[in-house]
Amino acid sequence: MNQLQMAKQLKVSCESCSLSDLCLPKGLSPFELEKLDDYIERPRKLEANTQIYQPGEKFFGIYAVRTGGVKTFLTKKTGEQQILGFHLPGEIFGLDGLEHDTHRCYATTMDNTSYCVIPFERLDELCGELPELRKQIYKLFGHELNCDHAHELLLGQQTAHERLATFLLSISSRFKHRGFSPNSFMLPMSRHDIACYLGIAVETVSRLFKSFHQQGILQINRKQVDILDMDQLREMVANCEDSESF
Amino acid sequence: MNQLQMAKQLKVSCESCSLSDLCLPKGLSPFELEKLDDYIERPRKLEANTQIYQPGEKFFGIYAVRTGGVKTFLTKKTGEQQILGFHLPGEIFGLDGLEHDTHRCYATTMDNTSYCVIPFERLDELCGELPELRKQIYKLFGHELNCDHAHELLLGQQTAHERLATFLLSISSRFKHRGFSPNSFMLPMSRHDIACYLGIAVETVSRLFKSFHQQGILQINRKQVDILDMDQLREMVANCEDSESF
DNA sequence: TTATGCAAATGACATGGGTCAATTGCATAA
DNA sequence: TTATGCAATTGACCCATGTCATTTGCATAA
Repeated sequence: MNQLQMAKQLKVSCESCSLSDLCLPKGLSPFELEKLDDYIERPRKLEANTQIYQPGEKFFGIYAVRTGGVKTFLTKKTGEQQILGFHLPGEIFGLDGLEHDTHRCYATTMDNTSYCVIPFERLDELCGELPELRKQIYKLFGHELNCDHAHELLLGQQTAHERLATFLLSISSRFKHRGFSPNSFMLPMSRHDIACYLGIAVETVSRLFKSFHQQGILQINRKQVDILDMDQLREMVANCEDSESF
Repeated sequence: MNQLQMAKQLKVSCESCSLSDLCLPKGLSPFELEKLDDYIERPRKLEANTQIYQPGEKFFGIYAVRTGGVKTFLTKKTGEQQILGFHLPGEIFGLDGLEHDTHRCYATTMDNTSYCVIPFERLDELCGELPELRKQIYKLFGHELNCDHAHELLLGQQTAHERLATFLLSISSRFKHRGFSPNSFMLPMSRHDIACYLGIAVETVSRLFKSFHQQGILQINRKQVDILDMDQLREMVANCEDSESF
């Protein structure tokens, strides 16, 4: 096998990626997909708890998670984190770098993780030629924004148990969206990270899981969650946000 | 004066707008500006506490505030609001409509307000031809995202007095950015709205203003704020977010 | 000038969830 | 198999804020 063949072999292909209809390429024509494909490097692999980028680092492109999971977060000078989002396979992150061409938050793996990087300059050039790709990008931006808005509602107005219920419903529907069971799954993040995302203490997360279990809403064993009563979970979330944020 | 002349007279011009270097057109060439100008309708005027859009409404374009002020917010089924952002002259809003082509939150004036609407389809067409305009749009999106992230940090990790201090510094620097005094200004929103943005009770806002006054940090008389000790205010905000979010 | 109404301030009290300090339960290594 | 270490759980206590009720202070209209 010569080098050219090998390069072709190694090259990642969005078309062949099992996540393509979840990730950015969703809805692009084969022609557009091929053009985009040319610019995407082969996936990178990192082990758990490894930093991908941090504030001040040059913005290079949009990140797409293939396997594992990533958290993005800000920190106070005193060290406390606020997790902004969890990014599961098929989901993207990195847009915090758009405003100043440097990242504004941290991104860290939560597990052994592989991801693609879509160079933003290349993507932008393509956007000049492909109106459909532009639309796709706008939807992506809009989605990120709406997710953040839902998170603000959660952090500002919901009680601790509403927060945990909202969180579980979100994770559940994202697993479902990927074709997995919405009722039985492994949480990809620690109790600490859940607490930090929800703006409550780790101890409160523990107590709430126990309370949910006692109410017959779910089974929980470490990271394994089995939702027994999805409706009761939904009833706990009494806000008007259409659950379309995923 | 014939109709054509009148139409020209009435047409708003970004070039002549005193806010042009704060708003979307910032950094565009005269040629680009003129193309954009053609699509922007003359400003609309609304009185205080009037709804501009609500969830489910068709997304038409990006809104730019000229005078007055606008708040965007989500609500829980039980009625509680969470204010997502305050939008002052020169600032934009409306991107919550990008994901689904319909808005996802409410937008309401806080005062007598005039604003421009930039039709998104027209803007997108121009983006196909003008790489610089695309860059501008990305920065705009990135900015919105970073503002939301800072808000999430505030709601999730800051104490009540850190929240109010952060809020005052943000408003102050936005007034400064517009060429007004950063030390003496009128708050464009009610105590209720401040509380709702910060995720605390109205009473807490009152007590904090009193406490800040007693510490010699500021003078406050209804909506008139005079910051006496900006440094002390800054010291209260002990988080690592670069204050560049504005 | 006085009446009316709403925003803001103030005081008294209650509590959700934070903090601190052990304890328990895996998972990995020796 | 036992030791080690970290994540998760649990219990006891407490405090920053929320909630409720009342008062104060403007601004507008009669």
